[in-house]
Amino acid sequence: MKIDKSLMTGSTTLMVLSLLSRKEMYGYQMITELARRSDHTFELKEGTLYPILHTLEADGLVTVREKEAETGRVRKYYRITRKGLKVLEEKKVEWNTFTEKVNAVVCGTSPA
Amino acid sequence: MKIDKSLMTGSTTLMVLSLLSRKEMYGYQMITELARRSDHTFELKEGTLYPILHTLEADGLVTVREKEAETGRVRKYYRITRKGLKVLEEKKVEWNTFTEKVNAVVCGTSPA
DNA sequence: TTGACAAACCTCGGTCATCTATGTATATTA
DNA sequence: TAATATACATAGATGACCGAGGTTTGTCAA
Repeated sequence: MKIDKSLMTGSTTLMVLSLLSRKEMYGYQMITELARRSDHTFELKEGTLYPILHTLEADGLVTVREKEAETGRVRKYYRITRKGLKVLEEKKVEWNTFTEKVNAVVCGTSPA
Repeated sequence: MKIDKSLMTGSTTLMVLSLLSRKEMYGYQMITELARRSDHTFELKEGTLYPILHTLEADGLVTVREKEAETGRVRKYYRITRKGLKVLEEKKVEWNTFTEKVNAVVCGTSPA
């Protein structure tokens, strides 16, 4: 199913950091991996991801290193930092709170 | 806790329609009701809500009628239409899919 | 009675996240 | 050798939400 893009807003960084918390990855790989893990619900555009990665790096949440692939191509591998892990944990809590509260409103668990 | 506003994007209309699916309400009331039901996680601004209500009306998802309150003030009560209920159901499905897929990525339920 | 405040509505301009479109370069495959 | 996939990048457009301002009406205390 197609998801309204506006829902994505704000959760992209959470997902990117989540991916990186498992292993270092390069940009293009994150896009395909994100699509795979979400059953192609999220098909992040390059124009979205690369600026995000640059921002994360500038904020010290990830580091980059260039590494030559078996193919001979040079890729930029991103690795999450300690600070990045901390931010990730915060964002996870924020995400859980957010969804919980939306569900409270939508499902009407609170009295009328 | 404070939630990053960007997360809100896209879920606001879902929540507004959800509120209206229970009973007709006026704008100001929706703001206080939304805050109450979400434990003040969502404090929707008037500058956000009123334009949304106008759009919903233009799209035929809600209807408006003016009604005098006990206080003597005239309020604009919004009522969800059949079309609005249909859209609401669609948005609920979309919301559930969205959160499910984000969790799949974040919690890593899918193989590495 | 007047001044402050809450209720109730509204709009304009800005911000920020994401997308579209485009560009570059290299490796693979037809 | 031409097309396609890989891999990175940026500039401008879009769109949701907010901030800041404004208006009117009712209530309540000084």
